[in-house]
Amino acid sequence: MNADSPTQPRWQRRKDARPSEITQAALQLFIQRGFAATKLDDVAKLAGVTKGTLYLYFPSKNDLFKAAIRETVLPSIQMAEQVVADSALSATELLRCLVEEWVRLIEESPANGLSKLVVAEAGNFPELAHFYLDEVVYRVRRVFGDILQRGIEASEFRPVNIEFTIKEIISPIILQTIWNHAFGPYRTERFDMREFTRFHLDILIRGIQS
Amino acid sequence: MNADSPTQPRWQRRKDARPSEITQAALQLFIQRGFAATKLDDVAKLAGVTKGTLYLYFPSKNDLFKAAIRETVLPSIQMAEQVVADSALSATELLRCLVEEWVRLIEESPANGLSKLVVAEAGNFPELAHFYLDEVVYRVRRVFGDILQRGIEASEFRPVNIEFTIKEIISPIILQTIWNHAFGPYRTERFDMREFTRFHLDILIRGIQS
DNA sequence: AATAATTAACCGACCAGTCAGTTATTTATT
DNA sequence: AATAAATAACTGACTGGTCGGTTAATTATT
Repeated sequence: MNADSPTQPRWQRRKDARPSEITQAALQLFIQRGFAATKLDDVAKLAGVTKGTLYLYFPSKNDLFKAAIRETVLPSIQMAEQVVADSALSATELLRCLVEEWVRLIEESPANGLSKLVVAEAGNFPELAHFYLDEVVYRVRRVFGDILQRGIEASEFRPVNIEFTIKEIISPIILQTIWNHAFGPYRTERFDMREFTRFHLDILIRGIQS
Repeated sequence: MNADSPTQPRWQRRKDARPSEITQAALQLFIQRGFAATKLDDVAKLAGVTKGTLYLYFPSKNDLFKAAIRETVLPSIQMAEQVVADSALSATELLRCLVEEWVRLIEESPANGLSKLVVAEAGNFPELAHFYLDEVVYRVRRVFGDILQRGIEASEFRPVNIEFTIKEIISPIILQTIWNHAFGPYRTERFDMREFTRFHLDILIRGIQS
């Protein structure tokens, strides 16, 4: 056993810092192993506390999940909404710019496994599915929908079906992130996401422009 | 309680029929609830036996899974390979034809939840991930790669990056099937997959043609 | 009667959530 | 300043339920 040095307490009271430490640890493990497969004991250990402490700050595993998501993705979405509302760029430029920025964000954020996580668990956790649909999916779609609408009105784009085109825009990006998180560990080759994104935008814009 | 009629035995010996009844039941539940979340007791009940019987035919849950996949998807892939090898259509027509046939198959098959299932569980079950990559993913990609190659050589398509274009082709379709299985139960609106597919092919072909 | 297929009771490991107790920190008292 | 009392952050053992896998007993078949 380690005789704990008397000057260093076994733990400290850190009421303010705990919640975000816990949500960050939780998000990391949820993304790494999935929601159902993640044990709260492991989350606690990674956050430097014990499981009991988790329940001081979050009433359930579900709530912990929701808190982690809120803390991580909502700022980015708000920023995107802001950019689209304020920017004076053409729809084409805005689309390019936003998608590329999105990919840049995805590549650097620890949250790039979120799509896969949610898709994988939605079926078994209705509460989480609804939460994600309302707070993330629909809002992101609206952002792209607005850009397309603007582009069509300005005759930059043909009068395409907007719902479908949104899917055309986001599908390759999202599926690739899902893919990376599902099979990444089993493939040696690296994939140049940025180059793929430029390629995707070229094809897509060529396909919808007037 | 029901006093079982003496003429009907409580169960019968059906050594030959059991395996496929069990794999079908397993596949259905795996797709419905995921691999980890599916209880073998439920598989057994759906197959009309008890859990012990499962272990007479399959040594483990993993083996049961692999057997179910093999039995279900390999035939379709072989058929697609055959079509591409034999057809005399132009690359454009072949692409359209194959994708639309693929979607038709997806819509009617009970196995249309397979992408989501595999993506969801791959991270926690390496054995299953490797199996699916080798036997399904790479083979499907090769089919589309061949079509693109042919189209480029015939100057129907620009000399696009083939790896990227394969992803362009399949991403919206696959992501939509994943989506349907992840969030389908929580959305009332129905989604016209066929119409979306036609739309997707229009945009895509417009984007890659010479 | 012998055998093979199937059942059903069982085991052991696992895990979300609980709670009685421990300990760091703050506040009141001298 | 020293100390005692009060507070609340934190721990860790425990519970109830679940589930993959096992096996002794039962039942159909030959």
